[in-house]
Amino acid sequence: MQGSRVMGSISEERNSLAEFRVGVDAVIFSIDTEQNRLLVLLVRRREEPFRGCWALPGTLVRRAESLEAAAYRILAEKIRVENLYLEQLYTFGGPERDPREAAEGYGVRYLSVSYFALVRFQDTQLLADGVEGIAWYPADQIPPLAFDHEEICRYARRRLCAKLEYSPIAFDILPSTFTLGEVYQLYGTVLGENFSDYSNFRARLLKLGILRDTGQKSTQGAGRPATLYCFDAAAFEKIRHKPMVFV
Amino acid sequence: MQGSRVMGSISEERNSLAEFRVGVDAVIFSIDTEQNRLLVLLVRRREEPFRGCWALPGTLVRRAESLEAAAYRILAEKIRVENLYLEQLYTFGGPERDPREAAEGYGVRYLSVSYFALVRFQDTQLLADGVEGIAWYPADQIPPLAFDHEEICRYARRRLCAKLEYSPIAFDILPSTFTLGEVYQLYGTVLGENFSDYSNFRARLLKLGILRDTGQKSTQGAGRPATLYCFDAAAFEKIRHKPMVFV
DNA sequence: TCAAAAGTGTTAGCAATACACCCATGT
DNA sequence: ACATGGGTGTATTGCTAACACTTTTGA
Repeated sequence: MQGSRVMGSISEERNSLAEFRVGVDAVIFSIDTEQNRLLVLLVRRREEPFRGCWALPGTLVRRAESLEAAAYRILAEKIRVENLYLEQLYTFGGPERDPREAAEGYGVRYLSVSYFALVRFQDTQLLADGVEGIAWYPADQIPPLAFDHEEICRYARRRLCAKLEYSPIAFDILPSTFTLGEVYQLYGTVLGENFSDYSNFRARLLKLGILRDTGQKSTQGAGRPATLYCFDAAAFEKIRHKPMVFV
Repeated sequence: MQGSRVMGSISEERNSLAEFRVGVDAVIFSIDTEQNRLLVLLVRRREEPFRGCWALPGTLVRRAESLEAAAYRILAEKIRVENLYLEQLYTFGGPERDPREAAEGYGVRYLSVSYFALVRFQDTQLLADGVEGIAWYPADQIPPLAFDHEEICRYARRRLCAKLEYSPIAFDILPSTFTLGEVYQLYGTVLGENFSDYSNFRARLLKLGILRDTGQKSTQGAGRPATLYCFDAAAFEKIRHKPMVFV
């Protein structure tokens, strides 16, 4: 393949190639540590196909725009947030994943490069996108979605849980200083109540040596004031190649 | 965005969208347990840009062909192999990753959905693709590559090591029955000599309970005959959700 | 009988779990 | 003083790393 033919057959080959529209879809998780809920942002589609159906927020990629930039743009159009974590998830691109393909005689393929994002519900402000539907749904009560978006959601959920266990993404969305209780709540919300004893979680986390005691205390309501920690990026760099467990 | 405009501005918007050519590139690793080498399959480009330069084997996606099918096609065109493992790696799609974009006025974007594959060198036959260049390169002696293929290679290598540690992909490429020594060699070749003591590796692996003793023995040259095991898919299904370590 | 390869056992140290318990603060 | 949340300590259990050892074969 690939250029081993004479000129005539190249255009022949080109006709058999798929033409692509490339979209980026984002699974935006928000963690509500107060109500212990993991939420996903959904929008209601305003055009065919699947008009009126819930779907993941998405967009087509513009000229000179990177895939990641498109993903950030989706976020910026829907929500206002300080800290977030974003990473590419998977590229879904089978034929027949979009009914428009059949309508257009299979000449055009719709490819979705999906991203997953993580924010904190408390730090996030939903930008009312006109009067249309946009809402946070609990991650375990997702309604039927357009296209293969339910599959994408499930995939994102699995990745989120896995990432949280061996990678410090929690500190990307926490404020610059935080208490260990806040970290614990965040993990509990995503992984489920009984993922670990608080005392053991605490010990593991501190032993990693990537949190620095700021000396400050945080007091809210009754109870002993909690120590405020901050993420020590330099210390993390030194051990980033080693396996580590936050569970 | 997304259809909230009147008709006139839709075509205006369409002009600002990128048009995409979607290719699939494959990082095909082969494990040579006899010489303890991890190899990557490279091909020499026969067309501009980067003519004559080494690159990952790749292809453009055809009509009605899934991304994965395209990846399998790349493999089938280059090698003949019994057992293999294949998974999607990452989608590289920034503008300016392909010089053709600039030449064509940034109207067209070249997007690469990359896959990584794993095969065993001993089971693999290279299909001589005409007289042109195609070769196995040791994974730590990769020559300069076209496009961003070096980055893709590095990324694939990291993923391979990670996958090997917590996922049973080794058994996808081993023959249906194998000795524990063969498994150990395979891990040693990828992860480096001193990844683990043989005795401990053995104990961990057997304790997982996903290998079944076939009762048969394998004898080759001097030395005590080795027990032949097979992968117990049913047993694995029961524990696939739990974390497991093969290191 | 010796080398080669397979397979078993033993130990010290470390990490995970499941608790019980002490500390500081608001009401 | 007591409820509330933060923080510490500890005993048990299991796992890991390192290494010594036995078994079965071919030459």
